[in-house]
Amino acid sequence: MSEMQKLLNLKAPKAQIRAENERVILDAAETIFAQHGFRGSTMQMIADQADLPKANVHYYFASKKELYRRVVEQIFGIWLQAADSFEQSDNPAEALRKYIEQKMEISRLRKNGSKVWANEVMHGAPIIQDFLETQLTEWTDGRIEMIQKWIDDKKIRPINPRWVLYMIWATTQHYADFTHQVETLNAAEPLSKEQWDDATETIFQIIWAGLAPKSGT
Amino acid sequence: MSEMQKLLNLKAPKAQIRAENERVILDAAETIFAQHGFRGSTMQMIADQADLPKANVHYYFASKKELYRRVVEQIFGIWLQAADSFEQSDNPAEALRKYIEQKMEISRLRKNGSKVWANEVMHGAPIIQDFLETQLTEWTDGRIEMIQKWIDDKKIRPINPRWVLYMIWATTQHYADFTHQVETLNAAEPLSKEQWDDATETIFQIIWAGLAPKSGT
DNA sequence: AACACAGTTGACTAATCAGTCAAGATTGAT
DNA sequence: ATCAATCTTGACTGATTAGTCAACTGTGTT
Repeated sequence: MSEMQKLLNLKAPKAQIRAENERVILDAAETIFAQHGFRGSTMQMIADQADLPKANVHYYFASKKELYRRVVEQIFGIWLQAADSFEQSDNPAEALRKYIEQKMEISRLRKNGSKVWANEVMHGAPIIQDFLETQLTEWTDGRIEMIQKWIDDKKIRPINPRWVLYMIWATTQHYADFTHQVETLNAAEPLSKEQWDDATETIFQIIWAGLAPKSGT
Repeated sequence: MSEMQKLLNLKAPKAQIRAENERVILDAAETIFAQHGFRGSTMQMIADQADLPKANVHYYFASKKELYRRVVEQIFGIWLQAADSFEQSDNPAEALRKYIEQKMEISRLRKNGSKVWANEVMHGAPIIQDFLETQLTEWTDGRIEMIQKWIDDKKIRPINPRWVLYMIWATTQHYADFTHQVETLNAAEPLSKEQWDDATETIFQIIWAGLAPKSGT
């Protein structure tokens, strides 16, 4: 490595090649897996998408399963990141708004990831069952406790928090997983930024109106 | 055909064999396609599920694609059936309640069908794009008009009807498509009848509270 | 009994695809 | 210049699988 590169704090070119190629392949794989599912995707398709020979893909990822697992793990990381926005406020309306906005943002910008995740869960989560049982269960239980506290404090109406969480997940992910249906029903056009914002606001309005304590009491 | 059979109005045994085997194969195919997706399912798996030799499955359905198309068409029929329950009342609360109950019932009893549908749409609806463009579009536009009328009549709050419809679809289908996740978060147990009813009621309560005109006005 | 027709089935084939391999190219250090 | 390590790639292989086929069985009609 040259002194110049050391001074500029660049990674060693060798390591850079590996990092860059892994990134390119993971992106390509996410796109292909989202479009065709695990079995419907071929290493050749992923290689073409990444603009690399197939043997080169196998040089970086030993097997199709390993590559798939890496894609799914990356997505779960993003999912958990959104989860954090739930922490940031003690005010139910604010916490919910932030969480819904965050999840809609992921649906808008990471459609493919969301689809791969949905596919994986729909087929019984053969690869990421351990994540569901540990991290997802813990996170969910924690959030349910938190919402229950809001109920106890009379900040929101008494209602089973679990179904509310599922409602938020389902509604926001719908815009990623069912993009094709949503766009077909939008005259074959992608939703505009205004439509995304409007949908986000509507989701929040309905859920919050459904949770807010009745004005009279 | 015997006189007795004619009197009892039974189908000719030959035709009965065909009808029965097609039904058995379609049921088996729905289960297998739901679990593994189109590419992940093999004709051998479907044959085993139907307890028939693979060549026999090909005797009734010329190709895997044809069999898949028949499965998806059947599901869309059920989807449209649920849609009818929206017609039955002029009262928004009643109409919505019935529709939500109907869709939840489908999610509970026809999980596999719902999963196949979700898979198909998620992968760009290669087989049923024409249904989306014609029947689904018409139905959706009609329903949006109807909800808009409720808004004009001040029966519900002004809100974009499209996002409300998507919210209902997403939330109810979630319980079928993400059954595995829901059950993992329910101590690996299927939801009880009481839990289904409670979830259904919660969904209706939230959406209706979100739509009902503010009590003060 | 004899016939036509529907249904059944094991064995086969051609195509596809994940994964391997060995030969060669590139890179950076000394 | 030389060397070792990493990276690149076309060609290959074994396993899987949709779909075919020809021989066979069962059923109802005359």
